Amino acid sequence: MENFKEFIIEGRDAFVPCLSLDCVIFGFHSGQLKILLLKMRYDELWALPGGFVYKDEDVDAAAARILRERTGIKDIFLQQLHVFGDPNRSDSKRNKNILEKDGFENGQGDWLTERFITVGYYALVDFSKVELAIDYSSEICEWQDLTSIPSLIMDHSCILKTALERLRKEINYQPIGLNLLPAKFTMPELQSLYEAILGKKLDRRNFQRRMLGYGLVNRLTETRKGGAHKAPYLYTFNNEKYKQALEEGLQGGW
Amino acid sequence: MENFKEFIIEGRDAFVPCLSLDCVIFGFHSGQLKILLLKMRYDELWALPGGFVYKDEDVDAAAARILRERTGIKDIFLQQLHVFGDPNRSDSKRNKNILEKDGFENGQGDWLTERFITVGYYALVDFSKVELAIDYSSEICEWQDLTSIPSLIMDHSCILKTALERLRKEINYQPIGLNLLPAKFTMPELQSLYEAILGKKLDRRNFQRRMLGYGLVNRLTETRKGGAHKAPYLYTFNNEKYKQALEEGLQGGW
DNA sequence: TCAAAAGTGTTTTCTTTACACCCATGG
DNA sequence: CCATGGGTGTAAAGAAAACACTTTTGA
Repeated sequence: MENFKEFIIEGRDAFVPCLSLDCVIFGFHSGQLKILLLKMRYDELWALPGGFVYKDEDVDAAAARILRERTGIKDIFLQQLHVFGDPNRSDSKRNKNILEKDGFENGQGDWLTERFITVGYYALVDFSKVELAIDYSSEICEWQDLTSIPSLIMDHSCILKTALERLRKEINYQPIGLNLLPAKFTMPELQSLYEAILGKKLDRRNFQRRMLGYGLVNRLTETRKGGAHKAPYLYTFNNEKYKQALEEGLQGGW
Repeated sequence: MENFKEFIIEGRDAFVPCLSLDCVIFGFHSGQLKILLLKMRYDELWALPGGFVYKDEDVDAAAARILRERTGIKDIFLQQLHVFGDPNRSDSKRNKNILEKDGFENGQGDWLTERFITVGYYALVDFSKVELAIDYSSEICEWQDLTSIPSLIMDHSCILKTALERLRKEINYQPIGLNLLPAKFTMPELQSLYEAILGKKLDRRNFQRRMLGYGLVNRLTETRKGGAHKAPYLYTFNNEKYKQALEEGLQGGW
């Protein structure tokens, strides 16, 4: 399916009917939490990256495939968020309009105007590793600041809101950062990530004590030079302990 | 759809294709956590109560309907659990066998042998209010002890396991009990519910202090008489505070 | 040399845990 | 009258929060 026409014609038989996936992809750059959004053709609305499940494909695997196609990243932190199943969540009129504008007739794309149930996912990715790719249904694919999200199609704002709430909740019980930060990072950077997610300031000293206490990060002898002021140490995550913590959970809230 | 034949014939057009719902329904009785299971016809396997989503129906509303039909309870605590989307999770052979044994031919029930994606839900209900109803695809509907669950069809054991893990996790952040206990209950009963969910013993005194500290329960002047030994006080939940706690969350783990 | 950011430790407060005694009831 | 379960409080340990000074660096 290399182009939109193929997608429309073959999609009816290739995909599980009435089911879509939408992904809230979080990234972190220069102290800001970002979200990957697509600008839709024919109007001013944006959308979460999404797609469909092939008839023989695992649902979670489909979400991973969609993310990979879009960001180029293979090992991605990806979690189911919620099923959005309101019968009125789809915008049939809008979809019909797009199909007409693209010259589809005789109900070729009718499968797309059905009521769709979507599985929302959320993903955490290393901003610096992402290579964005646009596809046939969008004209722009870019990172948007969490603090200035444009209008989104259908119920995508709701999905985004749910994802952010989930992330803010999970940060209390799960280690966060391995997937959002580059391999080497400083403690202030990690703290700034936490502050961006939580939307509030944290105490530098208590933050560091807690992080070191978890034993999830290793301090390197290197420091991050080049900034004005004292050079902070670089850290890496301890992958084994991180994985373990993902399974067993952490404790204590922020 | 009052009988199985109608269900098979009309189901194809009435339901969202390839999508099912399955519910893990928890109840609590005489110190034991129970789960509602259905005995399937034609073999020794049991199943979680489940169903399908009408084409015009909200997914969560469908889950509530299925629970209502099965237990007679209207206001139910019901939460999405997870989407189970392995393409091999369905057991097409088994379903075909059942259709054949029931005398369906010419592919009348073929829609049922497709690959299905299921949305797992979990529900907490007041054991004493439930009035069980069997349906056309099962011969027995009954509460089973969590400690002695029989073999289940397809991936239902996995769904059950996920639900129990979720419940054990949520008990740390959410109030639990309003939906599982009768209107009036004693503190030892509430504690016994927590112990059944967590699978471990808790300290009587610390448990009570914490529960009272949350302010979610009101002590009545009544006591539960009739038991041997000292009569324990009865409590009720404070519905407003309980709802509030459900939204805002509690803190502290068990 | 100084402003701004980073490193480090201690005190206080609160939360959680552990633990023991008295009371009421039915058998 | 006594065995059993239910009610209550307190002391100790551990976790979280508050807080100040010193070090490094580039401008």
